[in-house]
This record gives sequence, structure tokens and C-alpha cells, in this order.
Amino acid sequence: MIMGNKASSKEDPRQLLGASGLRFTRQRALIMEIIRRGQGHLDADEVYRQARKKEPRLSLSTVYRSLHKLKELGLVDELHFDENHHHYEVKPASEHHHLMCLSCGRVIEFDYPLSRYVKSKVNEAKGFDIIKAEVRMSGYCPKCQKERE
Amino acid sequence: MIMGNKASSKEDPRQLLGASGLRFTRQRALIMEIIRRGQGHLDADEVYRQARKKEPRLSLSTVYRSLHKLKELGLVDELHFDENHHHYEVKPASEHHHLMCLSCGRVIEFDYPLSRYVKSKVNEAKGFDIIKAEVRMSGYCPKCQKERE
DNA sequence: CTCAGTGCAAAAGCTTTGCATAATA
DNA sequence: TATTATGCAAAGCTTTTGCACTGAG
Repeated sequence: MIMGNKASSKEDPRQLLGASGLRFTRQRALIMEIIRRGQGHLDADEVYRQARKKEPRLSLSTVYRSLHKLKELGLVDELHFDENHHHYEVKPASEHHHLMCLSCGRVIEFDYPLSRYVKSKVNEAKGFDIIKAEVRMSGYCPKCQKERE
Repeated sequence: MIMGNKASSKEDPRQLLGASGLRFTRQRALIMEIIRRGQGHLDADEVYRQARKKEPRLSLSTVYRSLHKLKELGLVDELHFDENHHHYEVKPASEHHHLMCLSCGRVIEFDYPLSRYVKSKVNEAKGFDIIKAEVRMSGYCPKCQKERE
């Protein structure tokens, strides 16, 4: 059953974990799958709650430990929103960012090589080797703007 | 002594607070002054520790409550770095962002109307009314790049 | 005088850690 | 079998809250 999904080899948790020298456990496979499905907007507790549906004995500390390992290996990104906890997503191939509507909460993700842009346009950033860029923008989406009038 | 600094009226905590309908207390004046001096890179506990030098009976809860009020009023911004707590700065007049060196820790601030840029360049953001943009980039500054070779 | 603001202590989140047990490689 | 990972429970940190008191307006 664990192997019974349709994931391609590239997305197969077992291979991702194995290639990184980590052991493949039910828990980790499950956690990674949930993060991938979560589209990048789950926090540790949400991952935990979803995972427990399939793996009721899973502990929250395992979630945190897995998250750390996966982050360390660069498979998962940790995002910092306006809150006191983190959100997680599988690392996107290209640089991508978030724009959240303050009214309906919808999150728009957009790809854009902002760091390259900043490096070329911003004097203070000249010569910097930017290896990480986290952008969080918020405002009102077109739909909610209308409703607010 | 409280009024004895050289701050212009524009920077006078009393006026900023009063204009916002908040009461002027020693504690708040002190907290705002510390945040302003902190150049935007202090967390609540650092504000607390610095403030207690002048106001030993100040409580941490007062720091948090003040921070919330000031944030609510738009006088202070809350920044989200890679950690489990927040950093604060007095709200900058123009849109500005941060670029941190992962080696020496130096933080470069740069002004740039990124939200305007994103709105014009990014399809998904079209029509969005962006009212807040928080950018955190990190990498290696020119100096540290050399040292790493 | 009134009510917003404060200090203190206790509680509430989120995250980390120690240790014995279980499971992968 | 040798480690690594897990579960549980306890602790740690940051932040929030209740309540009686203080002080600004």
C-alpha cells in the first residue's frame, strides 16, 4: 500500500530520502506526501493532524524532527508568515514567492527571479551572492477589493 | 530628562503617541526610542533587556503590549526572520527590505518599491492592492565570499 | 475621577530534548 | 546487528492573559 501510489520516481519519497542518506520510514514518507499536497501552506500542527489520520500513533516530535531533517537537506522550505509558527513546502525548483489576500486569505504563488533582479537593480546588493530569497506580500485581491466598496 | 533629547518634533515619541490617541507613558517612550535606535533588528527580549537598564521595573508583558499597539497603529513593523520570534523596527517611510550575510551577519537594508515592480511584472499579482511587502534575502557579502575561498 | 496602561504571576502556544523502545539498512 | 528514528513525557522559549494597582488625561 505504501508503494501503491502513482508517483513518478522523481517524486517518490523513498528515492528522495534514500538519495539523501536518510532512512525511509512510513512516517517520513507520509509527512513528505502531506507537505507536497499541502501546496506549501501547512504548519507543523496541520501536518501532524493530517498525518495522524493514517498513522494514529505518530508523534508531534517526529513531525518536527522530520521537518528539520528535510529542511536541512534542502527538500523542504520553511516559510515565515505573520504568525508565531512556521509553514512548510517542498522546495520549489525555481524561485517563487507568496502574495496573500488579507480579506479572503487566498494565497497566490508566483515565480519570479527576484533575487537576480535585486542584484542588478539595487546598489547595496551589488556583489552579494544571494542564495535565499523569501518574499511575503499581502494586500487585497481584485475580488475582495470590489466587495470592500 | 525624558524630554531632554534632541529629537525633532517629528521624532518625538510624545507627539507620535499623542497623535495616535495613545497615552504617553515613560515605558512606551522608552520602548519606541529603543526600537528606533535598534535599527530594526531587535526582538522583544532585547528591547526588554535594554529598557530595563533605564526602567528596572518594566515588565516583559508591557513590552509585548506596547509592540502590539504600535504595530496596530502602523508606527512599528514586525519582521519575520528565520527564527521562532519576531524583530521590530519603526516603520520606514519608503518600502525597504533586508539582505543578510549568512557568514558575518551583517544586515543591509535597501529601499526599493518592490511591490510596485511585482504588480507590474507578475501576472498573478495583477489587480492586487499590495499593502505590505516583506522581503528577506540572504547570502554572502562580497567580503565574506573572498574569505570563503 | 476614570479608564487606559502597568507589573506580576500564571497560562498558553509552538518547538525541542531525554530516554527507552522499535524498525531500517 | 548496529544505528537511526520513533513515541512519550517533560522541559524550554516566546508570547498572551487575568487581576489588582497605578498614573495619564
